Amino acid sequence: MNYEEELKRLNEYQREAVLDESDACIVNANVGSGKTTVLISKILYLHHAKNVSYRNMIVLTFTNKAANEIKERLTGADSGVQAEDLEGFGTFHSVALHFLKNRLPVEKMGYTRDFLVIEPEEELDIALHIIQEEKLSIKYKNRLKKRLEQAMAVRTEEQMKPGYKDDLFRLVQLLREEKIRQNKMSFLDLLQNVNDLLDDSGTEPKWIIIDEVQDSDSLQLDFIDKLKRDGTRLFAVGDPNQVIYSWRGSTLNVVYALKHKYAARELSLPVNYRSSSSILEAARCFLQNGGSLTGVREPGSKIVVKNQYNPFNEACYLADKIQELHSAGVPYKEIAIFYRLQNQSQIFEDVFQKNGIPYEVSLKKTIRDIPVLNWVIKLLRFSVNPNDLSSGIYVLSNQDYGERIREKEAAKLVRGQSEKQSGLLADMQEFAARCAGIQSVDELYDYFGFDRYIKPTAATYREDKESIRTLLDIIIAYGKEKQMTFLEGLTDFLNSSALYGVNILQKDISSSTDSVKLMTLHASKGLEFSHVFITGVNYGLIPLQTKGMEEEEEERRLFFVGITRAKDYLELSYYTNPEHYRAMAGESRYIRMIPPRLIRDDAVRTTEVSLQELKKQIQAARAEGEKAEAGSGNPEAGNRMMENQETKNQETKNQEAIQRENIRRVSHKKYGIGTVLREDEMMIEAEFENYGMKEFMKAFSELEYL
DNA sequence: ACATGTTAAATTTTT
DNA sequence: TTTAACATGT
Repeated sequence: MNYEEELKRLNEYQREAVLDESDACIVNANVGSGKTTVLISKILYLHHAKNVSYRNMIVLTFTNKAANEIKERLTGADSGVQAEDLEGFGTFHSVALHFLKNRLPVEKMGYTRDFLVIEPEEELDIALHIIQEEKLSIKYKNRLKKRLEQAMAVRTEEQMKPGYKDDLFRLVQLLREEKIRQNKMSFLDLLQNVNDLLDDSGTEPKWIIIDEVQDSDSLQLDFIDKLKRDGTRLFAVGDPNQVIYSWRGSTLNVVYALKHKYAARELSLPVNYRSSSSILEAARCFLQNGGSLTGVREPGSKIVVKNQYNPFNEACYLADKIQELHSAGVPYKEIAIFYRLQNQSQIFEDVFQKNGIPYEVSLKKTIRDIPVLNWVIKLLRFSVNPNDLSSGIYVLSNQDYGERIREKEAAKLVRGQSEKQSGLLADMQEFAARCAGIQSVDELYDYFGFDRYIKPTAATYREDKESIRTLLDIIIAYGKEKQMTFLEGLTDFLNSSALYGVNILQKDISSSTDSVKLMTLHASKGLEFSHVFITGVNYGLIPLQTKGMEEEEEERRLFFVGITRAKDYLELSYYTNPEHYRAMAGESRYIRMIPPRLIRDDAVRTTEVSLQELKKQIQAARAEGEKAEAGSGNPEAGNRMMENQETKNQETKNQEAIQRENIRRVSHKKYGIGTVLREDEMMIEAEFENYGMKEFMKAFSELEYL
């Protein structure tokens, strides 16, 4: 086929990697050096020139996206490829799953072949259930997911970090047993189990090929080791300069470790085709693992560094800038904005929405991230299965939705030990008997009368209602598609992991739609854009305040990943007023690490953005917030009523003074009531009783005149 | 049951 | 800096 043509298009380094004959080979692939191209060419070369069947290859990636890309490019280049030839191609987890389902004796571990794979959320549910049944004492339940994750990776209690004194380790053991009883495996179990069972299997792949090896954790390295027999050859591609997930457990120095373990030959791909040479030169300042990074492109435009007053100002500026770029012919989809923390996206979303700029945010939200749907799911779970007591208690004792009763009372009610009545409980308990006739969303909605259980005053009221309807719609459609009765369909939906795959928000980022992309630096890995804006390059934010040396190095690699996404234009910005407790005013030292000759320093234009306009918008936002709070009662008002006689007298005296001298008074959320000392267009200075003199910027302070 | 003081933690995310 | 769980006191 055309693999020979493909070979001709490669540069000398790439060709050397493809033609390499050694038993084990690690390719140090720099950013933008054609890593995937080499991988595909290698596979085609092995198949066509070396007669290695696809079935004798195991090709491992970390994400489904990468796996799909490889499979697509392969079928595109070689029309003879059959789907079943590629069973050994996929993510670590999916290949592990394939082995467990088809080749390994899972019965030895107490599983049957039709075991289910569960999402972390479902595992958490099982854990919560066990805590309740066994009356375990677990501290910091709100952080249970994270704590479990850490504890699960460990096999004996001694290895566990000295944490809180509670039953966490017992929970881990009970959870393990319970999962076997329910015939379910978590993502972690897939790898752990496959590693335990692989010893006695007869699988012997001829080649193991790995993409992005630098991200491997110890379980994944173990998996590779178990798969690799004497006759198996190894080809791995990765970049030590792009390790940004070591906090998630990926081993540092994977390349080094593999090289020594398998006496691997080390090659490198030094040529970057992506970025202009200015951008590459800046990127070089952040390289830590040696290696030469060479470019082939022209210098291009200088890197722009901008000082912005605050995130809101920046969002306004970017909105203008993007419109300007767009009318100059740059498609929206070639523009990306990166930031360090997820919640930094909000302000851009708000402003872009208002300015009609199409955008997409890379944010993974599941049903459970929407509080009302989380509640509805538990409600349905209990309705379908009245033995699921923990769900029932949750539904009744939730403080935002439902009847909002106390947890202890709810527990009594659910167990039938209370004389009190609950309409919602009765509806749930009678559901199985009375639901048969339900056909439509409306009927299901009305059965429970959801309107009664959402606070009409809540800011999210309309949204909540809509979310519930969307979910019910999906459920009804699901049952119909599967040609099940309503109850069967609902039960199946609740039990299937399809539940968590359902993306109500449809926020999946796609490269094809023409919109500006907003994402964290982490999410930017593997992508490229013509214009990249990295925002909030402040002291304390990029790099994020870190504990040790290793973390700092990872932050540096993260910044490296960020800047190397840019093809033609890179802009860095930092805030004077970052509005985040970790971030401090002033530029990050990373900006100072870039040679000044590469930088075009743009002066701030803060005053150009109309402060009046800002003020108006902030007031509008605040008014909206207050509307939402109204009705739920204002706790501050209550506090003020409680104040003793003395302060009341003081109050009236002050009132008189105000009338005499025309003094203006203001109220502040935190500082209480104060007297205005000085005031001009922009600033306001006030004195507060217990806090002394404070100065505010009018546009941003949440002051109210009295 | 409620009120107040103390303490730890907060980030990045794929399967 | 802010939040919420835990801890202790009435």
